[in-house]
Amino acid sequence: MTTEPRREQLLNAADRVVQREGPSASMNAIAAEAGITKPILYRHFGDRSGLIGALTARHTAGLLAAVRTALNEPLERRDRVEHVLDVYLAAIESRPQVYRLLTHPEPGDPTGAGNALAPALRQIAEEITRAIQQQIDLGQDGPLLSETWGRSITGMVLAAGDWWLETRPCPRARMVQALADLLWGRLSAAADLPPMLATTPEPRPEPRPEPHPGPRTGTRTEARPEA
Amino acid sequence: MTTEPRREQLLNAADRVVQREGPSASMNAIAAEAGITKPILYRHFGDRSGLIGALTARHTAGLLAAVRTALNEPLERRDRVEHVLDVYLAAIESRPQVYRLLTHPEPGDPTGAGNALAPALRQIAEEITRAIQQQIDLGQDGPLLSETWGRSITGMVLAAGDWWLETRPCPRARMVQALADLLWGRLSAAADLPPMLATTPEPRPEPRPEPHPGPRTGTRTEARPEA
DNA sequence: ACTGCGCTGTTACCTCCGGTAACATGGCGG
DNA sequence: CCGCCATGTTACCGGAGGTAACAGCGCAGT
Repeated sequence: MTTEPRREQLLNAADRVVQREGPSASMNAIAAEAGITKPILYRHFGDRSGLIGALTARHTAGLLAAVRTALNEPLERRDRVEHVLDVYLAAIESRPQVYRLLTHPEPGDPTGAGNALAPALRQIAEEITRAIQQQIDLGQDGPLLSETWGRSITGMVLAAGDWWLETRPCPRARMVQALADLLWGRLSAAADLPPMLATTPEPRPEPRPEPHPGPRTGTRTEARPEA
Repeated sequence: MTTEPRREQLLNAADRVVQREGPSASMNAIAAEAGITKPILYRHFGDRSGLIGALTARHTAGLLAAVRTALNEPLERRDRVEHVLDVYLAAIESRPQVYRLLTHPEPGDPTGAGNALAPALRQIAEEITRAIQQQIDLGQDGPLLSETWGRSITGMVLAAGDWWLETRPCPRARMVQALADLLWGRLSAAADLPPMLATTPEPRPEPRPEPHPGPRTGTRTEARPEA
């Protein structure tokens, strides 16, 4: 943990070239950016995954801390969730290349197991799991539900965030609302649409579906899973 | 289009070796499995992504059809959602290697844009989007919400499914329940837990930990690399 | 002083990958 | 017999990650 200055310089160079060329930058390119040659990189970081790991660890700390504090903000639950979503989206918006590195790592492992979530995302999932577990009463299924939901929410926000970055369909605040609405059960609360007739040109009067319904959740409390 | 038999044989060989070695199987390995050498593969499929594409297209069809019919099953909405979830989880459970190929493709593009969802998952997301759009009344925000939710739900089920396959924490039916509960707003409906004290058998009231009672913060931008 | 040591750096090489060029077959209709 | 086309081969290229083996530098220590 001693602040090795050379290492930091090399990581800075790697950071620059990753910012510029994306996460698939070659070791040669990184070495060239640092003004040196490959073997030095390998002396310091062992192999490529070591370098990438050290590189991601830096940024992961910031993102993780931001998410964690957002998860513990003393707000109404809905506002807290929105705040977490906003923090994450703001982060990936501010430096897309960096967060693409964090969220979409190289495959890496050979005949091993293919995981879905990158280490940084795994940590975020665990953070969400912990927050759910110590903030929300889910009965005896708490452990399973919180773990499942931690991963699920992470994957959901990951996919949504990537899509949002790719094709900016709306401002960030609206995206936050859309995601929070999904988590708030709006999918189950909304009315049915008459069968058949996909794109009905008939503009039926709608009493304002409440993008941000403050107090009560119109979700139904059914299906307590009791295996 | 025309049922070219050689092509099918080669794809069968590729399928075998992918089943056995995972999605990162080399072209040499596939050629060897087929009893031939590399250039023939390249004659038939152009490049590696062509082969992988043809290989995935086969399986994508089945998975996509299964999901689509599940989405249009004439059931109560909750049961329909559970059915879709169950169909997906059953699919990835039955042949994990194949569906890892579908869901976690190789990086592929260099300096281009890094997408989150593989083609097969993109199609599933679109299917979900379409189903939401023509089954549920979401008012004027319908298009944006359905598109967002399609991607979100896909990413959520992807992450949850991968985690479930990795560490089988529960039977499939329970997993379906956990995911459906999340989509049904149980996260918002559940009761609060007294602050502090995560996994303590005897919950004694205590003052808040308060790591950072931070005021509202927007985006953070710090830690820029320097030479 | 000379030695040993640790860190910096180099050149040159290895293996494996995706991908290609060039050449060698075999069947088959004119 | 001829072309023709699909099949197949060997041999190679460029670039990736990764590894020797060797060369300089600063700086203790007796």
